[in-house]
Amino acid sequence: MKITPMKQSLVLHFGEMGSRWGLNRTLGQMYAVIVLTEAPLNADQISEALQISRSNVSMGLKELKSWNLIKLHHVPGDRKEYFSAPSDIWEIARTLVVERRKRELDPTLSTLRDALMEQPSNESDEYTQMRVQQMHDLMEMVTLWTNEMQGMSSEKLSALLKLGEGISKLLDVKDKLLLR
Amino acid sequence: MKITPMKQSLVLHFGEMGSRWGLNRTLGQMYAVIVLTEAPLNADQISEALQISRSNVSMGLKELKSWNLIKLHHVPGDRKEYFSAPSDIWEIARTLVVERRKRELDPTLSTLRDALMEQPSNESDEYTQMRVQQMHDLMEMVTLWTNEMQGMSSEKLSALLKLGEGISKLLDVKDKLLLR
DNA sequence: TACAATTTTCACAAATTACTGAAAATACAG
DNA sequence: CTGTATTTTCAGTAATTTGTGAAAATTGTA
Repeated sequence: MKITPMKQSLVLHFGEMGSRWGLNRTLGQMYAVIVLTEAPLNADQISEALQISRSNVSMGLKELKSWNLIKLHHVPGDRKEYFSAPSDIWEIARTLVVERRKRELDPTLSTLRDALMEQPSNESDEYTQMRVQQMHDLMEMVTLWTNEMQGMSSEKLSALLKLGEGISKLLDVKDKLLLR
Repeated sequence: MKITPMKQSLVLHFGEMGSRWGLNRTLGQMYAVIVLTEAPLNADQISEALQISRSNVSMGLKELKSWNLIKLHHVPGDRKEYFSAPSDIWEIARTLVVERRKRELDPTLSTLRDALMEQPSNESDEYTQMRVQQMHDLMEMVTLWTNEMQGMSSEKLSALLKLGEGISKLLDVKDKLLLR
């Protein structure tokens, strides 16, 4: 499968960014080509488009599956598997946020909780625990938010983000206007 | 500088997480020990606490500076430089969000804009551009939000996060009640 | 300015992570 | 069940990233 120059340059960029996004170069490229292509692709097509080995594609797909980022298709009369990305970009964003939270926050939250259970043996540990508590509380709030995000429709999510600076004003008047 | 077992295990954990957070192991460990210690530390203390070379500490500090994550102190009569983290955990969070955005979103936003300027040469590129537009719009909204975050006090930020599920309700009544 | 303390840089080494081809496993049509 | 298409696994290698010590640069004091 050949790829247009426009797609090519986007794919290269997403490859470079991939590593900054907790994925890696190949994964970034793979997801880019899948997201930017309308028709579902099979592993051989991806392998050819990105000039990487078939086995590398297989491993990459496995990881994209673990991120819940791809949909699986079957074409009648064809034994190959085809992959596509959700057509709703908000769904992709939601998934990304949740999966990153799982990987970046959840394990830490658990470690922080463990540290809070311990008995501080001296003053220095008391300070440490205080900071741990602060981090814990903050991360827990973020977790609540990402959970909230999961339940929101794309429309609502979009409306929320569009608020932009409005969110600050909205917060100011919140107490006056609602929620008892 | 020796380190208590509690701090030790936290430092090790943050080291492991560091790589998932766009930093790396050493940077994660370094920042952990700085955040969890009340008194500002000098490079030698960090080097000893983490059992890493002095030069590695120097490079790590350089990077933490580029993230705006540390404050610099001077102790009278001592030529060494001392480092600490902001005492307000929300300030740390704000900084992290903004710096990650700079690294993870800004370059992509610019690439997406470039792609949107191009003339699609065929149907496939038209689809690609449509997706690029969606991604661009989403990322731009996120950027607006992170900017908004920068201007918010820690109290306000905390209130916003505490909203949790309330945010959804708040959005529902917003249209009815205010902000024309 | 000279000197010692401290920090930074950088070439190389060590460690980690990613990629490949070959072989094994799986899926499925006849 | 057999044979073939397809996918997955995995050991070895390649590429990348990270860490070190020695040397250079910088800082501040006398």
